[in-house]
Amino acid sequence: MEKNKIKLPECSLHEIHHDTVMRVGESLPADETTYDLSDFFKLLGDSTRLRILFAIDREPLCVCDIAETLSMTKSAVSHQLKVLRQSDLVRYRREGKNVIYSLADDHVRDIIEKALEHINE
Amino acid sequence: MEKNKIKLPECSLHEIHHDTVMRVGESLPADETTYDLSDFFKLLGDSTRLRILFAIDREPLCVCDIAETLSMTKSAVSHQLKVLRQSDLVRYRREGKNVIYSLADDHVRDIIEKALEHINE
DNA sequence: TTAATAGTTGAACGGTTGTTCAACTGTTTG
DNA sequence: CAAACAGTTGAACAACCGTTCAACTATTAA
Repeated sequence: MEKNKIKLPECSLHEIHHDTVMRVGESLPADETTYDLSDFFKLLGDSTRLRILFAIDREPLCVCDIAETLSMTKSAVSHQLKVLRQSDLVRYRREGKNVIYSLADDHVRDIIEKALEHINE
Repeated sequence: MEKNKIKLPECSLHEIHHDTVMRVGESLPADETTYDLSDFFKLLGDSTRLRILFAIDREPLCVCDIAETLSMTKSAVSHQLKVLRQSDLVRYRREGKNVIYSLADDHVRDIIEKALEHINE
């Protein structure tokens, strides 16, 4: 059973480790940077969004064609496109009844390329 | 109200679009590749895991020091380290009572670097 | 062996998130 | 105008996921 005791920060009595903690702590990126970074990776961390990005990377596509290419409903695709729009990962323009989506950025292509190299060892 | 009717795949009657869908569909990466890729990005899509990676990128650290650096419990850190271990993103070795974690891969550093460039416009 | 420290683990809880459903807006055509 | 097609949206639901908690293992020192 757990004893009733005040919980001190662990390792707090180890002077050597404490220096390490200080040194490493100061060299970490700002919290906001880390959050922005993880938010960005979260966008790519969904297979549906990745497949959308792959598809419109080949050529600009309307929502309808993306949906059919991926065997998904327009609604599901549209929800994801909204997320990608709000993060400026895709561009869009209206053409008559259609809304055409395309990749907004070359960086994203590069990052995906690098990641593909990684998972292929 | 919704009408009762058979739902056909949308855009199915548009021959021009159908060609597009065929062409793009064939050029997409294999499903398994996409899943592996999204799984990889999922790993980076969490600020805790990113901060762990940043920390042990500076220098190899024991779990205790990581926990204190990030102001988290050892348990929470250990759970995330397990995920990173299972994905071969970190290495570890035991040193007496401590288990020292370090970055396993240079690719990851590169990808994070690229992503940082991206979010900084 | 016992106590203390370091680390791991499984279950559970709560928040997040992707898809579905139904309804809506916007555009073109008859 | 109305009908048809393209796309968007909010609510709801289920599945997923990160942290906490309590207990456990492992190593070292007394």
